[in-house]
Amino acid sequence: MPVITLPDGSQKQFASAVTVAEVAQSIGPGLARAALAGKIDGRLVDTSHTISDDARLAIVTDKDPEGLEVIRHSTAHLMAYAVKELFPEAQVTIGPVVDNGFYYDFSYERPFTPDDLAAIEARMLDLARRDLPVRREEWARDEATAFFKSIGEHYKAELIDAIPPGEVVSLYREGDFVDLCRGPHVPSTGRIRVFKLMKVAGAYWRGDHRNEQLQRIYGTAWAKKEDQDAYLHMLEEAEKRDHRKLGRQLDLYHLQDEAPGMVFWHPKGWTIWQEVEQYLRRVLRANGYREVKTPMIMDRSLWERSGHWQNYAENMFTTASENRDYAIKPMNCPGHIQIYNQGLRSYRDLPMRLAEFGSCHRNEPSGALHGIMRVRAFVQDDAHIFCTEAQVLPETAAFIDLLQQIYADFGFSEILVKLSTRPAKRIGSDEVWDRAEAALAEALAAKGLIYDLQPGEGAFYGPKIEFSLKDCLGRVWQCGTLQLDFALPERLDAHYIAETNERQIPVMLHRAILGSLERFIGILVEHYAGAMPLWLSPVHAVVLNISEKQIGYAGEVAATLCAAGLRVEADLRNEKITYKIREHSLNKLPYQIVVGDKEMAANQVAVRSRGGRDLGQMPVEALCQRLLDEIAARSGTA
RNA sequence: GCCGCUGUAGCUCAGUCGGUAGAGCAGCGCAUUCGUAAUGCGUAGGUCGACAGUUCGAUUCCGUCCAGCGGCACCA
Repeated sequence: MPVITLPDGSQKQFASAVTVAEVAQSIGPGLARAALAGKIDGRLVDTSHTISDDARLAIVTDKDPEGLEVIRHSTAHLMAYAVKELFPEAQVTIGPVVDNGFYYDFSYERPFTPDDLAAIEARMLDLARRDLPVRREEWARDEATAFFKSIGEHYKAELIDAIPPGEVVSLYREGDFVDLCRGPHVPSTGRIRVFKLMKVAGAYWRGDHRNEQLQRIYGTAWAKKEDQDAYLHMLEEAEKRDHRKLGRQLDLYHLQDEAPGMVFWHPKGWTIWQEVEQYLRRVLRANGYREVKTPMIMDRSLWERSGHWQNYAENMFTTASENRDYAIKPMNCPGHIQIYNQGLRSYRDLPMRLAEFGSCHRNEPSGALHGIMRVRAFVQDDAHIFCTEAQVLPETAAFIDLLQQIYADFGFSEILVKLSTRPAKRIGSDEVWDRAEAALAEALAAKGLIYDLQPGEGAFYGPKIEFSLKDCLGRVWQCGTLQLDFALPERLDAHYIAETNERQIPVMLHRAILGSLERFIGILVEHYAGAMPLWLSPVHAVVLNISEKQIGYAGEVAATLCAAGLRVEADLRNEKITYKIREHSLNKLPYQIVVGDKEMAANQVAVRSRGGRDLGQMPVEALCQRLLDEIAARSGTA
């Protein structure tokens, strides 16, 4: 006689065990039709699940996030069914839900083609239309393994071995297709209506590059057609603000075959870079950092002592001269320690904060390169803080303040934070790790930051905090980082004399806020779709004459604004004003200043701001002040 | 690095079932002197990513390599 408690608190009593579907039916036929799954005490189950004891139950429909997940998961299975029908030789492996959709990995003798995708999608539509029931079956482990082996599904057999003993082995059957799956699934294939196969890609079995490469098919699936249309539209819009496309359109930078993963910065892109760098330089100086510069190339022996030569040989660029081997620096820390090591340091010198716009080279795998976001030559806004263990907490707290201020100045508010703690393979005593992790966690808590804990993901030399920003494509880019390092100072003989007159090894904090300037500028370009806030705009304003008569006046206006420190150009070409406005609008220029006979006569300028807003006429001085104020405020909207 | 796809004018792209290529925009010239998102006419521009192979002949077919794109793996 189960008593079912519904989310609104109401209770229903049943004479005997009931299924989720029956409960839904008892509430109303509409809900029964809409039910995709049930949630019992927080656990998702099929609508066919039988409830025999008292329970809290929520009927899951496509209006619930869990409902959408069930749809996506079931769509992945439907795709596997279609693939097995069309390509019986293909073996199925796994098919999970991901953001906006799902994928399924197959082992097949050849890659799937776009034509194959179309055929698979058509078959899926057909199977969905037949509204085949999806049924859960629970099997004995040995029988399930034997079954999958008998039908040639060796990956599935392997997956069953990985299921912990004691856990149920469940199979789902729809039509002629049977798949190993935890579930739950929609009650029948007819519930799957809105989906689209997106792309094929290679992926390694179990995510390990030493394993066989499988064929992964990605798809998207939604509860409503409008949702899918909106998603596809969002992808199109996102493509328009791709930094690679905008970099070319706005003449900011380029890459070419001869220098893979290394950026050619054009005058306009380099102006953005300089604004970012100079801004950061001022802020760092105001926060107790001192800027340094270290050699790009250093002898092999130093990299051997730091451990990089042994551990990162494949990813380091090297060079040789007169029987000596050198590495082009992949990071700045060893260099900073050399500066720290000049002279005997006292505890009174700590914390010592050394900052560098450090140019680094890493020979990243060719497949990893991505526009200016992932490159082989990059500049880090790097700094190392040498301090005592007791200073870790206040330094971390100060760093978080600084980072938040800087991200806010660039117009970012959504920051994702992760704290990675001790890995299995590590150096340093547990007591030291305890204190280090506690200091980082305490600093994060003190700043009221919500963070994901990543146990075991820290570096072997210390725990770390990672700060990430989300870009327009929903990709998360890690920018800021703060890493404790118990190892390198000792390896490279860094010391200080403590109050007790003892020689001690300092703790080193590696920290960066933007990460790499290349990547950060790429993120900025995408975030603002190329329409940078005024302070970051390569050109603040352009002065346009309407006809030849105002060439002289337009030149004077431009010169006045330039003299005030603004980046202003004059466009005196013999073109119609509409033509010039269109062109500069496409180039996302913040301000267009039109001068015709009227303005010349009144000694004024007509101002048009980005987005086509007419700000009317004003004296040049008024415009000048307006622009300077806007730059000082660093205002801008994404 | 791995799987797949792509590489033609400055840009976006079409095309050649093997007979060395075309459009729009941009560029250049001339005309036009114009009031807030494209003035007209004319003109020039290409080792068809690189290197080999097959062929009378390769941008096209085959192979190798390079680079880019989508994923995977990697990211000190």
